[in-house]
Order: sequence, then C-alpha cells, then structure tokens
Amino acid sequence: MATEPIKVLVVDDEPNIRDLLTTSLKFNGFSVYAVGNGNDAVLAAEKGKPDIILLDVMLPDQSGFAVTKKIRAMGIDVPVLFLSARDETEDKITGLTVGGDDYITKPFSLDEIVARINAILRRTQKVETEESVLEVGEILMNEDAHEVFVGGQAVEFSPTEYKLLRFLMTNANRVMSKGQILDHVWEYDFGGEMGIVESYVSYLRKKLDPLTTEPVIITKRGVGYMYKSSK
Amino acid sequence: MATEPIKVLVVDDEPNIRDLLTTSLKFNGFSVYAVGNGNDAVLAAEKGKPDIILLDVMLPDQSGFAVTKKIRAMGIDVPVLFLSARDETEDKITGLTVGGDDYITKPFSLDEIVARINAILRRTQKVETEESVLEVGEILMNEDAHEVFVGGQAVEFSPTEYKLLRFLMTNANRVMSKGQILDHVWEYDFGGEMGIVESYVSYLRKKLDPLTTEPVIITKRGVGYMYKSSK
DNA sequence: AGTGTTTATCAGGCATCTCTCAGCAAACTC
DNA sequence: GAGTTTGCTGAGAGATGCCTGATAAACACT
Repeated sequence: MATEPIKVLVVDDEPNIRDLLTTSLKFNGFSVYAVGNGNDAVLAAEKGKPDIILLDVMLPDQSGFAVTKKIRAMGIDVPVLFLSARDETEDKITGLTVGGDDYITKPFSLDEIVARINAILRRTQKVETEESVLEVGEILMNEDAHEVFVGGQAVEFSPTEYKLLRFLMTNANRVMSKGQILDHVWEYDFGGEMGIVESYVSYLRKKLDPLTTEPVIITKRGVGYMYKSSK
Repeated sequence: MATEPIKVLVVDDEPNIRDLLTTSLKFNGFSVYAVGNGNDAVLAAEKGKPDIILLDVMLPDQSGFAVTKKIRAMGIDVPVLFLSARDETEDKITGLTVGGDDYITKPFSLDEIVARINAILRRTQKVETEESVLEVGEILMNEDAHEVFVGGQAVEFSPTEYKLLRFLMTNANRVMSKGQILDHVWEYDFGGEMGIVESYVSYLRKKLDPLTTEPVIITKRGVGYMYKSSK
C-alpha cells in the first residue's frame, strides 16, 4: 500500500472548485497539483508527469481540448477526465470518451470524481491492484456493472442510493457525519437540508436489512452514520 | 497475452484525425506510430515494420496509392486500410485493394476502424488467435459473415444496429454511458443528440427480446446501458 | 424514377427519482 | 418521568430520464 501516490493534475479557473478538488483528492490519498489556466496546465503536465488530469473544458485562455492536444502532441499519454458545465456538454462531448478519457458534468459530487478517477486508472492499467469490485461484509458492489449483491442477492439502487452506499462502504467502520456525507455524495452546490441524508439512509436500510443477518448501517446518534462490517 | 503488440502506422494529414485514431488504437492495445504525409509514411513503413497501415488516400504530397506502391516496391508486404472521403470515387479504390487491403470512408466510427483492422489481420494470418466469432450469452456474432444468431435463430440488423450490438457485446457486463456509445459507434463528426442511442437500443430490443430468455440490454437509469450475460 | 430501408428527430406517456415535510418513535437530559 | 432533542419513515409534489410510435429525410437497390 505504501507505493508511489497517484499524481493528479487539477485544472480549473474557479479557485473554489480547485480548492474543493485539491482538498478532497489529497484526503483520498492522491498527490495533487492544481493550476488555473491552460498554459500552466501544459507546463505542469510536462514537468509533473501526472497519472491523470482533471481538466475543465472552459478555461480563460484556451479550451480544454486545445490543452489536451498540446499535451498529447508532446508525447505525454496521460488520461484526462474532463469537467464541463451541464449545458455545454450535450453537443460537444463527441470524441471525449475515446481512449481512457471520460467526462463528468458540473456540478459533480466529490465521491463521483474519486470513483471515476479510479475507474479510469483501472482501465488504463496504471493500477493493477485495483479491482472493480468492492466487497465489504455481506455486500458486494461491482463498479463496472453498477450492480450490488446483498448476501448473494442482486438489489437495485437509484443513482443517489448507489453513491451513498458506495461512500459508506469505502469508509466502512468509520462514522461519517451527515455533513460529510452531504459534501461527498451530493453535488457541491446542493442547497437543501441534511434531512435528505436521513431519508436516503432509510431507503438503503429498507432494501438492505431484509437481506443481511444484522443491520449494516449503524446510527451514531448526534454524530453520524457508519457502515459496519465485522470483517 | 503478453505477446508483441500489433504495430499500426497511421497516415493522415489532419492532426485531429491522427490524434483520434492514435488515442483510440492505443487504448485498444495497438502500438501506434502516426505521420502526416506520404514521404514520412514510406520511411516509417521501412523502419517501423508495421503490421498494418491506416492510410489516407488524399495526402498533401502524394496519393495514398503512390505511397502503397513505393512501400510494396521495397518488398514490404503490409496490408493497408485506406481512408477516403465519401465522395472520392469508390471504384478507383476498389481496384487497388489487392491482397489483404481494404478501405473505409470518412467519416468513420472508431468501433468500425478497430473491427476492420482485426478483420484484415485475421485474413492476412498475422494473428492466429483472433476469432471472427463473438459469442456472449445467447447471442453469436460472426464478424466475417456479418451474421448474428440469437438463440440459434438468424436475425437481420441494419449497419448501425449491428455496430451498436457489437460494441455492447464487446463490453459485456460493463455499463456504457450514452456518451461513450455515441463516441464509439457513431461517426466521429456526428452532431446529433444522445436520444439516438435510446432509439437504437429500442430497435435492438425489439429484435432481441422475443428470442432471448431474458432481456440482454439492461438500462442503468442515469448511467447508461449494459449488455448482460450471466456467463 | 420507384420502392423499400435506414437514419435521425421529436413529442407524449410513463415510471422512477429527488427532495421536503410532518407526525411519530427513540434516546438522551435533568 | 417529563420534557427535549434527534432520528425515522410514509406520503406526495415536482422533476427527470427513458421508451416508443410517428414521421420525414437520406440513401440504396433495382
């Protein structure tokens, strides 16, 4: 586990987004370097040899596509995860998911970013050890197929339910506060109340509890929730 | 599996096309070298000993046919997949596609390029291991004959339906987003909406579902589609 | 030129999902 | 044990995503 950390280059002109991504990715064990424009991105890609680039398609000096071309032209064959606003996406996505590349729309959730980065690294063989299957306790989650098995039984989940479950599973046996959950599972511009977390935990329990020998999501009153597995 | 990678020489004067092909082919496991004109192509063919050449017929300095002749004159017997604009007369090309050669019109789809390369390599014996038959679950696809059998029953598909089915089958048990599908199955300059994917999935299901014991194309709401086979 | 096929768009309908709220239950405080 | 806080969950409104039939244009093959 103490191998070289994965290097991520973050490129976005909005300082808020940059900080958000930097903090979150560092916390997830990545080594992060962030810049705010295309020129710096090209330079950083050349010098820093990142394993993956998080690249906003709308930059002040040039488009993310231009940046990608310049980087590739230098013979640097690094996968790119594009970030784009929801409305500019639909028509311009053509060609973006070629090779190891992928794209994600703003506003995104931090958990989703991490999941997608891992998916890309898995596909591009940068990481051999990573498995697309996440198994904790009685629950098995196949990320590629977006399928979940609880005690061997396939269970369907809505996108948000799925993300919440994945977040709790990846942080198994650790209490996560509702605030943390909201910050990681919901899109970063979510303006609602924390009650939504309670609702979704309830949805999860309704589907999970009938199939597990003991409750998997524990409430730590006044603190948060925890996915529990006796290992 | 750890055999020598297939070497592909890409020759096209448009940098966009070059990048697109390079990225896509590399991701599909090929070793790629790309040049932008006929002279460099001849040199690269001599030094690089490619297993196959992707050759644009309209190059700035000389025609793709001239390039082919020079290469063959040097005793290098490499198959060529010609790329030509749709309006360039097809009969001219047809006469020149000797041996294992083939041609494909621009704009092409990336999935089609890979399929054609594999078909040529199969025919020219460069690769013995490759099979022309793709069988996943209850569906069997014979690439050479362009035939599909669903539960032993022959079914006809339109070109786009066929390509979509092949793409889903080659990525069985993995959810593919509509964006990914569009990027790989449709021509690279397709400017339409993702709704077209929904339509074609609907067409496929109408033909497949009556002949399979259970639905083969699964919708993962908010994520994409998946060809499912219980293995 | 004529016919049938294929591609692509669109809109209506439908199912699901998201989020909020309110009443109830459980747990903690004193 | 009474009061207070915190969490649980059913109900429901509105939004979203997906499916499919209708349709028109492009194309292919006589």
